[in-house]
Parts: sequence; structure tokens; C-alpha cells
Amino acid sequence: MLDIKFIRDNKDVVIAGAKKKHIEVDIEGLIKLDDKRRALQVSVDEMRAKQNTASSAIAGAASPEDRQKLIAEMTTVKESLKAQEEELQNVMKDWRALMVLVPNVPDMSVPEGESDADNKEVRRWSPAGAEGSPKKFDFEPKTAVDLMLAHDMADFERGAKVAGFRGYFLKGDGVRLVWALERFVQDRFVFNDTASPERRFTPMIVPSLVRKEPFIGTGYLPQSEEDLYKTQDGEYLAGTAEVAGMGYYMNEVLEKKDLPIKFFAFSPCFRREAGSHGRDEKGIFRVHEFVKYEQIILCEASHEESVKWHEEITKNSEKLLQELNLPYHVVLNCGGDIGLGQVKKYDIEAWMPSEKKYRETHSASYFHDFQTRRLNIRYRDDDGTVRFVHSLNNTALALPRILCHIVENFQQADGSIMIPDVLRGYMGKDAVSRD
RNA sequence: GGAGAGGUGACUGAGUGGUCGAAAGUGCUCGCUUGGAAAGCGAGUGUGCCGCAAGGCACCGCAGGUUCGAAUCCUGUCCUCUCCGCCA
Repeated sequence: MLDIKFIRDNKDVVIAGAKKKHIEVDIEGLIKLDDKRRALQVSVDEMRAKQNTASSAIAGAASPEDRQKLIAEMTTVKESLKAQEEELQNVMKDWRALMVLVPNVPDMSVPEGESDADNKEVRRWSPAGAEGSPKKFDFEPKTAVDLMLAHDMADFERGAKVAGFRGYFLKGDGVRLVWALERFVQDRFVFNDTASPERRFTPMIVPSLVRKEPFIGTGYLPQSEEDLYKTQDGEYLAGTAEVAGMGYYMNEVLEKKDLPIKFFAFSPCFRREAGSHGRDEKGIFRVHEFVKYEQIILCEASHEESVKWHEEITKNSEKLLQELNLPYHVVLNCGGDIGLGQVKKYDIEAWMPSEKKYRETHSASYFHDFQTRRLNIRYRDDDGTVRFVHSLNNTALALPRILCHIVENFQQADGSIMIPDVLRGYMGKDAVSRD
């Protein structure tokens, strides 16, 4: 949510921003409605003032006759006040409905574009060197699905039998790899003996079953309801730990000295993937049910701070991919490929040899106060002013998706799959084998 | 699932129809005191909206209602807690 004052003062910026994001929203209409809202508000305030004055007069010394007279007068004021209050309420209802649809303004550096095809590569890394091209195979690389089936790391037929479309079982070394990756990422982010100080986060296990408010607050509702599973009791299943993690401080005022707050949040994630039925139908790349470690940051209300932490959490994830020896690139998402609340977003995409292209493993965004205004998360600044904090998040590691990248990049000509060096200690072996 | 209690400011917590935006305490800020600190003493300390200002309006979970007037009464709703039952 944006500040209505900001919208009024920067109408053109907001309109241009929405256009850049390819989001339809009637800003002119909103401002007209807001004019009406303000006029009504002023009028209602004045009538209430009158009523308040009369009420104290009644309570005061007036004689019984005066008292009756004043009460009679107030009865008529009450009628017209009630009518205006009702009108104001109707206006407010429409006003709120419009306000939650207004997108945050994308950063200047966000490129124009409609879809992920228009995202701009900002850097590339491969084990061969920072500017190196992704791994070359002197044989035709197999797909992750074929490799995983060949090594009995997953079972998709039985997955579908049991769980339905996009259902999956992981087995044997498929599971060991997932667990090894979890231990690896936990070591990097939360266990002090190996974590670098800048990557030290407060670990959290957060709910996936979450009430409506945090979804509205983070911007997933009302727009993306069709992508969420809903329970018969009215909660939704979160598609990311961001929802509950951000909800943690909802309606609270924080102390400036406690900022930045850095969460390393784990949760199971559920996504209906509505509207993506044709895409990534096989395997574990796009599934309804997975788990994810997420970096969440709340920082001071300053653009510079937001940018600093945005770069930071992006680098954190890049380091993981580097340690895993997975070639990747970072793209700056174009206007059409960033969400309602995001100011700027980087996607990190790791190389997928069978597809000969990069596929997303991480997504790093910052929001300024878009989410925290909705969630009402504030902090007291040095001068005593209460401000909305800024929020950011990035994937730390999403599982099992990254298995696709690992098995494909580490496959050998003979069909075997090597294990990335950093995971060998956890796995207790160098190559994938069948149980 | 059954029974009960409760939601008030950064926090604890008083307040059952009109000088209540709200006592008191804690915390915080400033000052005094001190070699310095603690303690003590004194003063200050909510948010939002309209307005150049003076000032006005709103907010005691949320939404309605009663009333000239509601934190206070009524109804609904959401949430929290306790006990019993059940369960990992």
C-alpha cells in the first residue's frame, strides 16, 4: 500500500510506475474518489464538532428547559450526521478496495518489459570464472527427471497416484541430497562456527497455515487468491515463509536499535500453480508442495538501507551457488515481471544443461514500506517519529528444486552423478548411488 | 468438541454513561544530584486525519445498535487465555 498523500503528490510517477509494471489501475479515479472522501470527512468532522459542543452544553449547567431544547436541536443534527457518515463509509469502502490495488513504484533502474523474456542479465558466474560461460558437455546431457529416475532418487508415477498432479516422492539419495543441502544452508546462515558474520540470521520455523491478514499485508491477497490453497476454516497455506515471517511483527512498534532484523525462516510451501498447467509438468521443478529457507530483512526506512540489504541478500545466495559450483546468472527483473509491492527484484537463475538455459533458483526483492504499511510494522526513529520499517526478502534455498540443477550439472558421460564438494561431507560419498 | 474469562497507549494495568485521550506504574527523553554510574528528585512523553495557524475530528480488538452524549450499556464478529475432553 502506498501513502495516499504520496499518490496525490506524485500522481504521474504512480501512473507511470503502474504502466511499467503492466498493471491496470485507475489512479485518476482514485484521486477523484479521494477528493470526495476528504470533503465528506471535513463535513462530518464539522458536524461532530457541533455535536460535541452541544453535548457538553447539555451536560453543563443548563436548566431543564434549556436542556430539553438543546436535546431537541441535536436530534436533527444527528439525522444529517448519520446520513453523511453512511455516505462516507461507502466512499471509504471503495477507497480501500482501490488503494490495495495500487502498485508500488518500481525503481528507475528496473528495465521496461512485459515478461521474464525482457529481464536484463546483470552478471554471470561459472566455476570456470566469473565471466565464464556455463558448463559444456561433450555428450548430450540428460534431463533431471531422467537422471533422478535412473538413480531411483524420485518416483513421479507413484507421486501422481498418491498426491495427484505434480505429486512426487523423493527416495534414497534424492532425500539424502535434500537433507545434505539443508544442513549445508543451515551451517552457512545460522551456525556460528561456519557462518560469515554478514550472513548470520536469526533462524525461525514459521507457520505455513496462516490467517488472511498477513497475506493481505505481504501483498498476496487480494490479487493472487487463485494461487493459494484455502482451508475450510478460512486460513490459507503460504507459498513462502515470507508471509508468516513478515506477519511476526504485525501491528508492532519496534526499536530502532533492534534494526536490521534478519530472519532465516524455514517453512513448508504450498502453491496451486494456477495458470501454469502447461509449464514444467514433469519432475520436481514446479510442484505444489515444497520447503524453503527464506531470508527476510526489516531495516530502517531509508532507500539506501534497502538497496544495501538487497545487494547483500542477493550476494548471500550467490555465494551458496558458487560453493555448490553451479553456474548461474543474476537478472534484473523488468517492470512486467515484478509484483505489486516490489520496488526492484533480482532473480538468480542457475544453469540447466538439458534445457540449455538458466532457470530460477532464487528471487530477491525489496519493498520499501509497501508491506509494512499494510502490516502496520513501525519503529521509533531517533527524533521520536514513528515510521514504517522497510522490508526485503530473498530465497536462501528452495527444495527440492535445486536438485534439478545439481543432478544435471554434475552428471557424467557414463550416466553417473557426482556430488558437489561441499555436500560430500554430509553425504559421506562422492557420487550418487542406488539404495 | 464442552465450560468459562478477557481484549485499553511502547509495556503492565485502572477505569461501568458526560471536564476520559484515558489514573497509576514501568520504559523512554531532558534536567538536578555524582569523580562516574546506580539510586533518588523534578519535568516531559500516543497515533492518524483536516488546517498556514489557532484549533477541530477520529481512535480503548473490529462492526453495528441504544443515547443529545459510549472505553463504559446492547448485539454480532474476530482474536487471546484458562479448565475439561481428545491427541503427536
